[in-house]
Amino acid sequence: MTEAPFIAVVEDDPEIRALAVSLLERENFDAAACENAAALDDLLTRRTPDLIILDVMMPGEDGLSVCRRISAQGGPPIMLVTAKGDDIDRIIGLEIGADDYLPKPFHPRELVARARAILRRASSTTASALPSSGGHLFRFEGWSLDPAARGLLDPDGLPVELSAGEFELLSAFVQHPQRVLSRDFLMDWTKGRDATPFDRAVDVALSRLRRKLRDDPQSPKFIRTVRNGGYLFAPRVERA
Amino acid sequence: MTEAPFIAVVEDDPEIRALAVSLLERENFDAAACENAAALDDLLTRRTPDLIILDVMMPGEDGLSVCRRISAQGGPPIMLVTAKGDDIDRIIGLEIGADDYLPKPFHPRELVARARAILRRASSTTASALPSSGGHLFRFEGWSLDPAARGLLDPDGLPVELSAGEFELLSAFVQHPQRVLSRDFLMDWTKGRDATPFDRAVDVALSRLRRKLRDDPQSPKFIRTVRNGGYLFAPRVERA
DNA sequence: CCGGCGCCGTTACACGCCGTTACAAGGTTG
DNA sequence: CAACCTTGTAACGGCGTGTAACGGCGCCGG
Repeated sequence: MTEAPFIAVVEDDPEIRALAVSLLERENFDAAACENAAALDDLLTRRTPDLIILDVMMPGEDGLSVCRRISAQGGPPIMLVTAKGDDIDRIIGLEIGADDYLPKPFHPRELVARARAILRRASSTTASALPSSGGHLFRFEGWSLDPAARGLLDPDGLPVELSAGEFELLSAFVQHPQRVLSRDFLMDWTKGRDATPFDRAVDVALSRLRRKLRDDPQSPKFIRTVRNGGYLFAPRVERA
Repeated sequence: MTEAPFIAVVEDDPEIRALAVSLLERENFDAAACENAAALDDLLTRRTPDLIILDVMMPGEDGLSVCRRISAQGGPPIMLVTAKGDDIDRIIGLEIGADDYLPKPFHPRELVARARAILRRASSTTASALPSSGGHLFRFEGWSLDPAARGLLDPDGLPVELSAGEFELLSAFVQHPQRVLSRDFLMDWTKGRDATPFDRAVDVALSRLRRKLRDDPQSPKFIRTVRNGGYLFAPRVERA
């Protein structure tokens, strides 16, 4: 990455705003917080974000209105964040020029993944002809994981069926390779909740994932156990 | 396509008026906005619409009155738009010559679907009066879905019969590919209503759609199940 | 107005995911 | 070496999902 993409987060709830900013910064984005539409307008006079993440329900000018205004003049891509179940707003949102939307409450990883996807789409002028996906693939040791289509191919190119939990788990690893990921982190990533005491859910899910990756826990090629620490994804991961 | 049907939208609220016009134009109709009955009369001296979409509650002459006047002289078909749940208006509306009735707030898609239905009914030559797929055809894995003609072609170009519900469901997917769509979202999209507890309607509809797409639920190429989340359309979709 | 037909919502049941539990196999500590 | 920890995983069962079957309802042709 040449330079960190700049993302504006427009959200009135201070807690969610701070959460979103910290999530993005943790993933090495450059994030700026705006508490309302006016603050965004002010920011836009000084810098042009690569992406605007916009809450729909806000005091003052609401997100749909801001979205309409900005996309009408060909501004940066916009991701709308809407309260859960507000489907009509969602549909209209896309029709008035938003590039994506995210239902609230959102999973931390969803926010980051979708931001990445939009930025990639916006920056790539080349139409990639990758099989069955809009673009992004994670490759490791001949395997490839398609996060958009939620599919995994083994080194022979044969599809391997992953359950929802296994897919989320593997996603966490390929997006954070060569780092020790604690069980707490993995629990939060895959389920969005904290582990209860004596919770073995991660261990069992991991055991099942290892089997599908044909990884031997005695001498693992992919997922190494770090005693008292968590797990570590050993292969080098390419983003293609 | 012979020529885009011409639709007049009579509605005093500028936001709803703009929304309706933009929805119709997106579907290749030719739409004209009128902010009141007088503007409609003015328009009628110049062009005859194929359909008039008419708000009931308006300052000045109200929609019922306009409807009575126009249908009495055998004018174009009329769709009334009224405040929600106003059954009396509904009955009166249909008795004084309206062809259909749309409760407000309406689903964006519902407006378009009903407009299409009326035009189809009104014109003896069914398909030719509707805007053809000109700009809108969704292709995925060799299949193609024509939203205007409501038809699906398999990779060999053979037509596959879809029921209304199946078509709406597939529409939702091709317009939101590679995104997890919740059952709530799909219910709202296809029926415009909320799911009741233990509602399996979406699951069953989806199962039927999968069969027509010849998609194996055990290792789906098209529609993947995301447990506790919803469904995801995996293929890359092109708009042609 | 009647009867057939097709759509689709409901129901019922089968099946597979995954969280829990239990136990085994190391490792660690004293 | 004993006691205790951590981790791997088989087994079990609750529950979410797939889908066959049934039947109500609306549509359409007599």
